Amino acid sequence: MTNPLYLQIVEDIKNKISIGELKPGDAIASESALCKEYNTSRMTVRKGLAVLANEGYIYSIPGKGNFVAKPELNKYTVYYDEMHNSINSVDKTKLLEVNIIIPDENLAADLQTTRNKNVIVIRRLFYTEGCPVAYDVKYLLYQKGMPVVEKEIEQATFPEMMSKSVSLFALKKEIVIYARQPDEEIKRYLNIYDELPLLVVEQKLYNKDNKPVGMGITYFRGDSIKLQGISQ
Amino acid sequence: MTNPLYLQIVEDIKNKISIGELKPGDAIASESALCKEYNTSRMTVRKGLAVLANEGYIYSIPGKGNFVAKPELNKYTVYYDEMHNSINSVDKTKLLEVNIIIPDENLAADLQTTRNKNVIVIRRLFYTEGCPVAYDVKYLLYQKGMPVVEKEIEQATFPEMMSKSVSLFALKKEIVIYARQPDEEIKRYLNIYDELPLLVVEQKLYNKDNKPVGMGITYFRGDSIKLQGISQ
DNA sequence: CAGTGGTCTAGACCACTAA
DNA sequence: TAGTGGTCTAGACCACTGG
Repeated sequence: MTNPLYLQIVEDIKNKISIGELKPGDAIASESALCKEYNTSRMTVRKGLAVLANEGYIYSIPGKGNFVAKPELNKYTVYYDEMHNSINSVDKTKLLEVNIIIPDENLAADLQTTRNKNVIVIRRLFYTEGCPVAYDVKYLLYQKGMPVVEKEIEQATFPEMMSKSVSLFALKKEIVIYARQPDEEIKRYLNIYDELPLLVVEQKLYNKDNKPVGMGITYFRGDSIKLQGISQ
Repeated sequence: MTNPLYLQIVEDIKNKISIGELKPGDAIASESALCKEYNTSRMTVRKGLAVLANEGYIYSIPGKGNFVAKPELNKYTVYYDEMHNSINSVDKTKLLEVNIIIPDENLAADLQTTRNKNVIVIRRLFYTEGCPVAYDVKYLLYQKGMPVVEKEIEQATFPEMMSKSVSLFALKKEIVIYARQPDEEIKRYLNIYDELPLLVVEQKLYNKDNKPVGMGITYFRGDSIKLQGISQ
């Protein structure tokens, strides 16, 4: 089970970077030099370099050469799903409201729409083992094929709600995460009697033209959620 | 400025996926079929398919074909740096403690080390415009070349502290994010007099053999941090 | 100008899958 | 067995950077 040649090139160069023989900004041996070094064709060398570029180890400047990149020290991948996180999983939801409304000025501005377009509001409570763990509000720009049947809404995550009207491949998403003290209404919803903070996650969804198609806020009891991220 | 042929193939197939002509699980035309369709060579077709695979649109099964993937609806990219976030930036730090200690049992277990190995503790306060915004504690497994000069420590982010002893390319990182009520000590550090929650970020760093080399916790005033994430 | 990376060709052999 | 994707070759032409 010997590695293909292009992966040996990848490992060799990764190793040179790891031990510091190649440092960020340094030029890598040219493609023709690597062809000679590994006694192989240029396409094989380039396949290896493509892997390194995809993994963020190198970048190329046409006419100049390939160079070692600076590692992205601050980049993390987070999997966020309002129903599931590393310490908790929602097993029941309660639909508080489904309505079609005329957006107020702030909402219309956030959704980059006008006040004569309809917006669907969905408010839900999430439960784990009978206890409320999160309060969830979503606003969807009304489009044909939107879910209006309660059964479809109750268990759906935000992207799933959009699946009838927007291709999920084209969907762009943003989240904002912060901590906040609950107001009285949310304290009632989440059975908070003492001072328990909320973890708040705002979500915004955009179609492939970068037009907003929905936004949502989920207020988690602080003791019911931990978000995890990993590098690379 | 006409696109190279392989990118036209990429756009065509992306479009077929976006409009639903190709759905997750569907097979894509075989490479030889695409060669005929675009009147090109197989390597050009494969270059296009490689781009689509890298971007998560398709996957291949040797001997069977290329297939449309399911989009990763829950995946976000977050840039986290204890000194900078979307609503705040640290402009001053205060070093509370730098020490070499013998780890207690819990810490030794977290760092997968034994109690006879030394650990560096660094405790800092972060300030913005004169106000404390975060309290930061880090534990580093002691290694040669570790920073012990205060100047080096004060302004460094966690990965930067490791740069003398570990290749930053090989560094694996994990973060855990949650909300918590501050205890009395942290309230004093962060000038919290009323009920302001904390956003807590735990960081763990591993070397390329997945051995822990450091861990840290940063307690942010809830009004001084928002973390942002975007899809792909 | 020589050297670099970007694109592309028309073949080849292999391992794997399915009929 | 025929078809699939995975690897690889030995060329080619292009646009770009630098001396």
